[in-house]
Amino acid sequence: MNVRTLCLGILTLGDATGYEIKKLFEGPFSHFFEASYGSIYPALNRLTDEGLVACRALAQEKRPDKKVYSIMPSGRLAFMDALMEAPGRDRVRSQFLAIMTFAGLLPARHLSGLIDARLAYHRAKIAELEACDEKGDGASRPFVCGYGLAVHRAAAEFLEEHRHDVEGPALLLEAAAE
Amino acid sequence: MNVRTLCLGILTLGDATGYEIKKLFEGPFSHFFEASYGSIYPALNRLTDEGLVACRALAQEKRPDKKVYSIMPSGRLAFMDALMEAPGRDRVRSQFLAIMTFAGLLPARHLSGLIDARLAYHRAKIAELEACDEKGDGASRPFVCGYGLAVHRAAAEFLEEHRHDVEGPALLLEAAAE
DNA sequence: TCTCGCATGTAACGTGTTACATGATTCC
DNA sequence: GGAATCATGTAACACGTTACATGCGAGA
Repeated sequence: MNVRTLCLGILTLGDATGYEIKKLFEGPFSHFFEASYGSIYPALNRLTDEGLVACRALAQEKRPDKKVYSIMPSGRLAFMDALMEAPGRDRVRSQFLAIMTFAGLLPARHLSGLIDARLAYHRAKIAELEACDEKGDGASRPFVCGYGLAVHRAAAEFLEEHRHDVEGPALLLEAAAE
Repeated sequence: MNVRTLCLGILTLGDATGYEIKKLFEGPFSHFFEASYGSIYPALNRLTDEGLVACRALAQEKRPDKKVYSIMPSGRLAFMDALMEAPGRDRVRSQFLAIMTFAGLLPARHLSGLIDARLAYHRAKIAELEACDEKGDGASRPFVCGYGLAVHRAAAEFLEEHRHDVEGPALLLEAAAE
């Protein structure tokens, strides 16, 4: 499932422009997928070339034409094929955990700053997901948001309960060095 | 934090070969970072070229020379610089959640299979992380593993409690179609 | 006999990000 | 006056994966 396929999927939910699709990637999809304009627009063009989606241009005053994309029957079929494939494994890359692996090399103060920032991040995600959970239409939106919510809540809770496990030793080490 | 930088970090924990580094990426690091030989070996070569690590070849009988890498003082400095930079945001891409977003398009049977597989995946991760939690040396290893554990446990629990929310409607829909 | 573990590496390829380019309108 | 929103796109670049290439020893 790459950006191209997911754009196709998004169009099964209704017509959209590239700009609107980007908003989805920034909002309700952001906790499990990201994409920039630099991948979305080329993806949409390619899907159009392949005849999987149709594009109609709406002229606008003083603005570039708005291009509204709609999925074609062949696009629906192609998307179903992609959906039925076994999902590849998740791709996760966490800078935060990579850095925390080397917590022993960091000043206590810096460590605390990192954890504070991380907690703020999780809390922001939780707020975001709580909002998207409510305005869910079908059953799948609340499910996907609920999953993210569960994960971020668990992470935040863990940090609150265990931050001392790394902050403590760092402080002791610095006190001993004085 | 890319593969190159993380390899440098791993070498702060002790000398290692490319092969051994790969094992780490498959084991204790796998829940927050992945890397293949195709990125590790070139990274190690580049670090050597840049003078950040040293490489000594151990001749072996009937095998290619084993190349043991050690970090140099300049490498430690470079790694510290990287550690002190603000962490970039996590990069997550979950095929599973992408597919679940379109659960409404899938046969109930297939949906259940996906969730079963996902639960198995989380449980395997939990077992793995419980093991790495125990054999932790400093304070940071148990912390990083504990974080992963918390997240996977929450995810598994969520799936157990809420799988019916998507499976139920799918079954109803199919019953109605008959 | 066949697979797994050890051990290193390259080349082609895919995929996506970043920065740039453009430009009006509306809100603060 | 400046930032944010709407709106589209490209080109250079970075990064990493996959598949391929090689080859022995040990255990099932």
